[in-house]
Amino acid sequence: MKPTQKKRTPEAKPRIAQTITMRDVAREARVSLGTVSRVVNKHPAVKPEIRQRVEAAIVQTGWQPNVVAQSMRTASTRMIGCVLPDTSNPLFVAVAKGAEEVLREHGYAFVLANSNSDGERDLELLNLLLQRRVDGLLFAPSDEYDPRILSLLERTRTPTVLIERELPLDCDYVASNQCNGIRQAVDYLLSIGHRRIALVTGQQRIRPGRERYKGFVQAFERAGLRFDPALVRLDSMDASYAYREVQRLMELHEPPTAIIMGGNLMLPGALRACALKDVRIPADVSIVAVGETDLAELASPPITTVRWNLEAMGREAASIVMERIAAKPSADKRESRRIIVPTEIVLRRSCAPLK
Amino acid sequence: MKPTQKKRTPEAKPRIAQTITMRDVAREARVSLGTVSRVVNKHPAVKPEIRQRVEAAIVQTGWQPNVVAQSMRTASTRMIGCVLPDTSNPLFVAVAKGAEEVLREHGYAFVLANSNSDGERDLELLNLLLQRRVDGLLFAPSDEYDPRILSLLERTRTPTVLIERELPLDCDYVASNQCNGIRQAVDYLLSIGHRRIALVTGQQRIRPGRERYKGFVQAFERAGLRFDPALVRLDSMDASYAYREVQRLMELHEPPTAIIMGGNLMLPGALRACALKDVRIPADVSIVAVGETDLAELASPPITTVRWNLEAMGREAASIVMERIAAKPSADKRESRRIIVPTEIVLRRSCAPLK
DNA sequence: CTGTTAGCGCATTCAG
DNA sequence: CTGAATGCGCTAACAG
Repeated sequence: MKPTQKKRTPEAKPRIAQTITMRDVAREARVSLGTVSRVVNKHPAVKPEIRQRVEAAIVQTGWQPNVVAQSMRTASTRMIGCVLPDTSNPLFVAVAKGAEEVLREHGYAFVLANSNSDGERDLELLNLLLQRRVDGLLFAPSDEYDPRILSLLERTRTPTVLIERELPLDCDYVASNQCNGIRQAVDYLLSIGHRRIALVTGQQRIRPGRERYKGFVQAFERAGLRFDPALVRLDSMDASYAYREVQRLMELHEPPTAIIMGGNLMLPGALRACALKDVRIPADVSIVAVGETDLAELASPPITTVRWNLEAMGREAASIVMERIAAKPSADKRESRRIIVPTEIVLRRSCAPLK
Repeated sequence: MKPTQKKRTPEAKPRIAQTITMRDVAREARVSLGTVSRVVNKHPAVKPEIRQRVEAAIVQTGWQPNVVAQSMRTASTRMIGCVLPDTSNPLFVAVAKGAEEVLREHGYAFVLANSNSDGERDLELLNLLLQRRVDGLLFAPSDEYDPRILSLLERTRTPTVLIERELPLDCDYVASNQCNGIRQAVDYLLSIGHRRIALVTGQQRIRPGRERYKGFVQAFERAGLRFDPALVRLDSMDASYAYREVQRLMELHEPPTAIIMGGNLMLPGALRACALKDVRIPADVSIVAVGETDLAELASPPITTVRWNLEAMGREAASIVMERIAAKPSADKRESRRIIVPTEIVLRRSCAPLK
């Protein structure tokens, strides 16, 4: 060992960009580290004079709290992770926006991740967020029956709120009442004389698909009528699926007189299909779309839709996570919150009474 | 003091949910902490046998790295912050999606915040993200001339890439070529005989507004023609502004024969205005919209638009941040990257030759 | 090749 | 009311 050298060689590292820590503030204010901490955390037991000195020193040094270090100490990152199947779907966009809004109000950061409807990615992203020690999770799994997701969610102590999903386990969720939405749509179509009503929606492994089909079945049941199973298409909520199935439906020997598009991305596909096949709306077929959009409002003719408050869903979901985090120390066994937001039908000119 | 008690009272805290640390793994594998770290960080100098033992112990204990602690040590959070004026605007949504995609590929988390076009919030959010020690920023300031933002950006050592913005300082950015987009639109309209062309766009304090107006002016200049300043409206890019100004334009003694809507949210407003005033498109007025949407494609008639690749912008922006972070140790003085993505015009039936 | 050690920046006892 | 000391979980020297 060279006695002329200290352990470190501080002169090797240029002193540039040395981060300012509370220790610097303490030195500047001629107090101890603990006192600075107390001032920062608004602990009441600090002499006003000292408090002022510290505050001045903070301004003087330009110190900013290091949230990473705080997280390390407090085991709270004040971050909420959010995993969605499609972060460009206006539906989830609105939910995310609502959620981000309330999280920010609470001083929480919003970490957004896109699973692209890939169950593997769901798992991967969840783990990534958990490793980052997010304090809570907003999550819309791509597959409600993936056992790995289920067991992960069951084991984790991180409060989680599902978005438009419902799992076979006890977990908070916020979802829209799609069952009722479709029922409203069918009721309306029945009321204006339609009987051959088609439903195009998808993915029975996630809640919206199931609820939509359920609503469809219920509406007919309650009306004491039977629907034609050949008019029900339950494989996807993509625009391309809508495009294809609307064409196929209209090519049937006995085509439907009305079609419900059960998915907010489907209307463009449906309209394209009608345009291609020279199907007039509502003369040849009545259309109801699920999910309000500019397109629905401004298409020719304007399209009747089922709508609900998306941002409210996001805000609600975020509020629940905040609540769970706040309640963490006390009760753990409170039962899960299940929020169902109502839907309404917006009547426009895309539906005509059956002649 | 009760000598029977140790300092801590571990039996008071139930041992539930004790977090598993590398120390636990080390104990399980009968190696030291450092060795576990080496295995985790894929340091080559570890005997295969020991490596296996550690890996087994990791699985055994169910250990997950604590990214917070890693960040604390390495001063890197592997998070990128993103502040946008409107996280529900499809334009920014697509950019954010593209960005998130490449960030995830690099193992970075994406923290999204919405300023709601509020300059104060911009500042606040930037500080929040910086306190969280994000490694980089994607940012679309609401006001390019806010001196506080400028000085903050100038002082910070956090790599920042602007989205659709250009500041009076040296900073990377990714933007679309709106100037060219509008020029293409005007050129096209001129080529089919229009002379009274209106431009409705906004916010000259941000790049898109300025570039659009610039393109408009340039197109006329290059054609050796003059435009009527009364047909230029530069106050906002809102749908409601479009709604109002289209009406006002069409009420002029000499209304425009063509209108360019310079803002991707404006088309709905414009269409509503035309519907209200019984203005037929393109018989009474030709319309060009900036920004591709379902509505533009499926409106009656379909609307001619200027479009560009939004997700590519996001990917590009994220790539630049990644690059900057990687290059951090070496050069610091490399000049700023300015990426301009090209636009193209999509001709549809909303424009008719002037009779 | 492996073990030991020293902090990263902060919140929080515990003494004074 | 304030200061000193401790450790959150991890990485990166350094010593063996």
